[in-house]
Amino acid sequence: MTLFRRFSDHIASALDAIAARDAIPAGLDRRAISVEPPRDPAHGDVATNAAMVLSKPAGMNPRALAELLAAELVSVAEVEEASVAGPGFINLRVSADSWRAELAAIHGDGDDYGRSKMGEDRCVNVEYVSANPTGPMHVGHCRGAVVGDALAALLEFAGHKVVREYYVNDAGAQVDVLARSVHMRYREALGEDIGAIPEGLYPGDYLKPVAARLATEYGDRFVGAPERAWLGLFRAEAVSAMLDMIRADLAKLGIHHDIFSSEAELQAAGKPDEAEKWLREQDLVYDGMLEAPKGETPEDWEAVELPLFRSTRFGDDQDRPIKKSDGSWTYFGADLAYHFQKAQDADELIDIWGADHAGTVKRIKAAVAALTGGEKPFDIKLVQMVRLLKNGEPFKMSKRAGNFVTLADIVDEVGKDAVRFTMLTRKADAHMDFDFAKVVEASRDNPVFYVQYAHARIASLKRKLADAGIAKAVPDPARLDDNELAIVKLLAQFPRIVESAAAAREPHRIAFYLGDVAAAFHAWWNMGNDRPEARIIIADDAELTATRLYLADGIGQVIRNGLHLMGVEALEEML
RNA sequence: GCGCCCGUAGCUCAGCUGGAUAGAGCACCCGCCUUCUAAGCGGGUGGUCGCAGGUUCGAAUCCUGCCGGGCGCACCA
Repeated sequence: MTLFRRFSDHIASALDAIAARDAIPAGLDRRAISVEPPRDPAHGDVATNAAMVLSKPAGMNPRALAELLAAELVSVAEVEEASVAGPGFINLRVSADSWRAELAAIHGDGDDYGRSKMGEDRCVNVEYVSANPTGPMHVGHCRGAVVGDALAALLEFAGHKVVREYYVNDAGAQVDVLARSVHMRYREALGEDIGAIPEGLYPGDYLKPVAARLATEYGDRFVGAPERAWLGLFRAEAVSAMLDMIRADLAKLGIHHDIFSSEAELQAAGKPDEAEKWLREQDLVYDGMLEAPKGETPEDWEAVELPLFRSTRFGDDQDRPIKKSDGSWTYFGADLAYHFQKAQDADELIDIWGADHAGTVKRIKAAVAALTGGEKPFDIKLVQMVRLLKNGEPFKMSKRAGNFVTLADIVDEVGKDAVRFTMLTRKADAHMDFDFAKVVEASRDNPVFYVQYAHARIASLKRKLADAGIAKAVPDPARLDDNELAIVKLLAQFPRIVESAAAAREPHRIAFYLGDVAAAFHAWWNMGNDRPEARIIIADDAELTATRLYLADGIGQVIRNGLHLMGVEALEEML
């Protein structure tokens, strides 16, 4: 068990002991209790607000309760000192042996250091990317893809079962447009001069290979044929080809989904009908007049009667149609059934959406709440826009004629690791600038480089030691000095960081933490510049060298574990 | 007009779901290379946490109202 988790237990036991002699009521809600390092290290190693949080329900003055708790805690073997400070904080000083034991735990747990049982094997479905299968992925999809993938890994590490899911919108009008676009390319492939691609169709060259394949396979039999003769076939072939392309793009980023769910199959299986029937029974769907949109009313607006979902009951501005006037499902109508289906198999749902879809959050949350009786936790994480820059100058993107920046372009340009790490250096709901020049810069202010450089230096140490032929010695953690123990204290935060990042669904916290770890390592390393005796490798003291290497290895392990969660490779040397 | 997100040092951003004296990097100033990688490190300058109220032991964090920026407001996806 890691140190901070153990201290949570110490505090719980102390509270039990106090409750057992009726000094405080039993059964108080302890969830608000925090166990964390104080901001100022001079205050100690571990601080808790337990007394302040419990003072009101316990009917006690916070400082008096803190004194009681401190008196209990001081008898814990690994607590050297317990003091009450400020309005009722309890500051604990932890024995050096405990920190040394934590370093041993890092080595012992290895790649599992920081892994948590917090999720209790609850199954979380994370839906991310879900880009429309009408073309290659572009930069706009990139951030959501990385955030979703890192969040999935983080939740898994925190003890959840995770399903990574991609919803394929292969049923709307846009995939018919795709099929028609492919049909033009198909005629082109058969030698016809098709001229410019008409407005409203997809112009990209990426449709040529599918079209060529169809031309080879079916010859000219669909050239003059009515649309109904080929639309279904072309649509299926095109979607399948687009998905292959998207999967290849995602693979470049190291992303692999467990499930690709088809909207068309969902509809064919009658899922939206089932949902509608049930919702009508609950009087949550009714036939009603759709109000005009709130902004500028379109000129061709006319009120029509449609089946509406009562999302206003759940805080939405207006009720939302689930079917169009031609009887087909709206995106929302199918999406509602889709979420219902996901909710059958998972304990919790998370969607990662682009911020441009923020306007539809309320209705789908309303739908899930209605369909699951509010029982199923459902979180939508909105990922803000990314602005592309090159050397600080906005990078103009034109949507015309395939002239947009694709995800593959970016990965080819700066590499998977730089893309992934950089996308996680900002919290998801903040806007982000992505500067092509900066994310590959080898300098202190590029966190990707900075963290990998720390890991590479540690690897280089080990190589150096092997080359120098310094005798292997057994490390003696008692020889770690205060400064080195301070690094261990930072490493010991990792399990806490994992849990809090997972609970908040904020994978960026891992990136910032790794930046702190790397900084601590670089500072330690550089001490050898000023004081030769502070170097990690001390040629005539094999034991001290082994001890410091033991610490360095522990640092490397935590960096590796963190990078792994981010899907970023830990480099052995910089190139 | 309405909804959502953001507003923290000159710039780019953290701030661990309400905790102690608000932190990093860059920029600027001063130091450290016959070295385990100086692609780095140490020190210094720099704040009305957009504004005004409210909630309580305690607010950058929660609530309300303004101000400023972004996104969205179809039977599209």
